[in-house]
Amino acid sequence: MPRVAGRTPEDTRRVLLDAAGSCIRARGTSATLDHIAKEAGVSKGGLLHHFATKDDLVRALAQDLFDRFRADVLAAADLDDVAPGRLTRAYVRVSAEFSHDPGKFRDLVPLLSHLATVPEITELAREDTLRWHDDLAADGLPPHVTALITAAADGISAMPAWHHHPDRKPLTDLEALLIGLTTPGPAWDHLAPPRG
Amino acid sequence: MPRVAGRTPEDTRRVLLDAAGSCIRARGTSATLDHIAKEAGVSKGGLLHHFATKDDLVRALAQDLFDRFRADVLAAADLDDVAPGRLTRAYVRVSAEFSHDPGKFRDLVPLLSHLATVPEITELAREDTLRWHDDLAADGLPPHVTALITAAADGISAMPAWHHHPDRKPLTDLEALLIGLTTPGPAWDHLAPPRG
DNA sequence: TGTACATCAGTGAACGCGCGTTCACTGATGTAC
DNA sequence: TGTACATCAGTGAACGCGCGTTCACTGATGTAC
Repeated sequence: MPRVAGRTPEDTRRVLLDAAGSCIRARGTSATLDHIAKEAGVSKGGLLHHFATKDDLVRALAQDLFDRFRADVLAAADLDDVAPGRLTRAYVRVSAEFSHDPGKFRDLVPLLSHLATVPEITELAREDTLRWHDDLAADGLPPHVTALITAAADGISAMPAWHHHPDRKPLTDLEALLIGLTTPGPAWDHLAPPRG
Repeated sequence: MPRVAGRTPEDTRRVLLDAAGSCIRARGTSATLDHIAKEAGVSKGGLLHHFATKDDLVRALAQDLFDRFRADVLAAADLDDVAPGRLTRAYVRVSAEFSHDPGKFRDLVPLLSHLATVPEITELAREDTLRWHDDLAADGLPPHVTALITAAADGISAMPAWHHHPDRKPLTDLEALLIGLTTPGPAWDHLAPPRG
């Protein structure tokens, strides 16, 4: 049955990417094209029509995750918020969301970078991180403050223990602390390195 | 040739684990038992004599990584240092080492947790993180300070961009800032959440 | 508005090889006497 | 100290199946006339 009614090729592609994400999240490395195709409700041949190779699929998924994270952060940036640290605050909020929503997709990246036989994805991740580095550096906060906040945000979204943890208070407290750190105050001076 | 001269079975096991680590680091998911055995200079059958199954090997490697990280931190804890925050300082230092030494082994954990078909490794990681949580909470620092520092340390060791980055100054600055944060001072008060 | 046609999204069977696992066997090491 | 034996670290060939990839084919969709 070619081209299922009411679904454009682009829709199918989207469905396939989503299926790939949830499949890899659930089964890890052992996720196969069969699994992904089945979850998407498409034949394996159909999958391979959109992504010529498994590496292709994984690479596209990685790019999609980066794009969606960036879009999430931009969407989380409050429009009324024009003070310095606007982007940093959004970055913190979205990072914290990830630990609320276990395995949303940030934790997929290291996996993906190895799932692909080609080293291309690691390169993709590197470029994305460097871009964040530049964007956040231009957010108007002192460098040492930006470094501290973003490192902590990355730690939050990377730490697996936050997931499934019954008590979310420490996490939301930390989030509030980081958000608070983005507004000028005496803390900034006290955080400066000894001779800096 | 059974039992190569001058090498005990334990030695062989150690060699196999090291080979598995470097192999998985280099080839990611596509690391096979053949590769690992060859790198260790042992036949595939020999490998499987020590680790009955690939999952067995991966699980043992994960446990080994956790153990060595913990040992590294304990070794980094200065003996003369008896002030509160002693363990936290060591944790920060070892975490920073990881980003100096690209792919030492911390970045292997998320990969491993998926390499194994069994979910057992994720559980292993969870337990290890919870144990760190307890240990660090008992280190004598205010909870919000501990949370901030350890999140940032985790972020440092997780962030792939630190690797291969030519300029290490921001990293060592952040490390110094975190170390400085472990000693009591006005920063602690300024970091406290608004109504906390 | 109908008809003819090219396109291309999607199917499903078949292939083939890579990789984990099994197994019969070897011979050095450690121990009992 | 030497001898006999059990143990077990390690070998290497063979198996078999899971999985990525290929390929010949189908039939809706969009377009030209």
